[in-house]
Amino acid sequence: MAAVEKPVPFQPNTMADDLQRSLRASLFTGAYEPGQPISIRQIAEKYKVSIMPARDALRSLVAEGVLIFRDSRTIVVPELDGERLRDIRFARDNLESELAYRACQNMGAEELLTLRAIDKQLDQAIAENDTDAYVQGNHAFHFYIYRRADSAVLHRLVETLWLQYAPSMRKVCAMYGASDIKHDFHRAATAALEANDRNGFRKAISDDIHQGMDFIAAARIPVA
Amino acid sequence: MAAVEKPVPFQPNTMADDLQRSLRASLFTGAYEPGQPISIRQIAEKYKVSIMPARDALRSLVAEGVLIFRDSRTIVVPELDGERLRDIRFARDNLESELAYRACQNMGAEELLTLRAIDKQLDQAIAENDTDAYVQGNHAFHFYIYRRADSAVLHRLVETLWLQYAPSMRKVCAMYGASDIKHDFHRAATAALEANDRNGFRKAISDDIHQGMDFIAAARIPVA
DNA sequence: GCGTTAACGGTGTTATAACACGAGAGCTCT
DNA sequence: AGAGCTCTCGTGTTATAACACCGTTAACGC
Repeated sequence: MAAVEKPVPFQPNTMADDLQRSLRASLFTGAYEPGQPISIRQIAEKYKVSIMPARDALRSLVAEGVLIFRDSRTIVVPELDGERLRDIRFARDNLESELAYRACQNMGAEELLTLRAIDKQLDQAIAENDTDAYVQGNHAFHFYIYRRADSAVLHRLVETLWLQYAPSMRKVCAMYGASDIKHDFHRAATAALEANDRNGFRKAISDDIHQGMDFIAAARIPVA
Repeated sequence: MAAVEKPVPFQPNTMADDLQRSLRASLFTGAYEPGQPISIRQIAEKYKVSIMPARDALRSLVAEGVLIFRDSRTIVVPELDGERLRDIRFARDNLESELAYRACQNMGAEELLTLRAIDKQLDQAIAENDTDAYVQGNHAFHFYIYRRADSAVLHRLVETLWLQYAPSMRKVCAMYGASDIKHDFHRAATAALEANDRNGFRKAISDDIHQGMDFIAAARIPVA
């Protein structure tokens, strides 16, 4: 269609950026717990880099709001209170359902197959009560869609939001077991996609988000 | 009312953070132009700090998406293409109108007076065609409201969005002159506030956002 | 005149050491 | 035993120098 070459924004490839990408992946899958301190020198040692790249990576995540300073010299992964959870839920709903809606027109039969394949792995993860696989698959499902909305700004905002709640989500899943999770809304989404029902697709994604966030919110009470 | 002490999240007070706050203020008022390169050492010299704090401040802004790498060794303030502008417009509309709606219940007679005072300064800025004063006043008007929504997450997202479009906004205002700008929607907002019409208030803010964004979009064509 | 090449200057990055600060352990003195 | 002190260790920050990279410019040779 559009033969216009989209100028890919420059991606730095420094040690710090590699490390940051690695840390993001770890945070997505919940390798770090809410409240857990993360020290520059420990990260540096663990990833076999010098202090500077480690510091850069962590400071970037702090700037994004993914990590926070608890006091002047301790970086921690944030815990979510009710207020933050409510805000993230609202922002996710608004931004992600729009991404889903926009992505629709860029998704055909091939993409539908891929989504169903991811969903199949999710079924298996739930059946085997494999929290890691579930969290990872859920992430794959959503961002496979969002990536196709061609919306760099919204995509970035959404990624920041995910990184903020992912650790808590992972914790809750591990507590209650992945087997308690339904993901009927994924099926509703793929069904809507197949029927070319953009609004239905958007609605399904929105429902899925609400379910996920409420899952955390419900669990948060006994936790706190 | 609520006697609960809200634990203020820790605010670092390092040189780098001071500098970053200073840079944010400069970006808000459009002291830097879209496309303009910003070098670490130049900033360091200008603000009489060493390279490290300057680097930290700039890297934080890059992490936030407020500045970007044009290539492996040049940081620039980003230019907005149509796609990014559309995204920012959408996100602003959704997030800021919600902030406005929530802020309503925390705004009484005193806040109304303050808003009207800011608006009066805006009138004067427009009359005198003072771009600086206009941009600054507009920022003051909106964030005086948003601050009262008590929503750290959304507030942060919105600030990031403002920093991304502010340089372009400033440029367009300077091109066409602030006197071309109407801000009738501010009056509609204060009127709705006075009438205790939360939905009207939200609508007015939303209209104001659309007007502002469309102002940039319209000007962007001849610019590009 | 034109093309090639070498050197300079400027960029962000990385490494290392010194710094300031605070929490905690262990010791001393009462 | 308990209170108070000191010392140590670990934290993020800052400074400085060395590094790799690249665009520009100037000089050189054809």
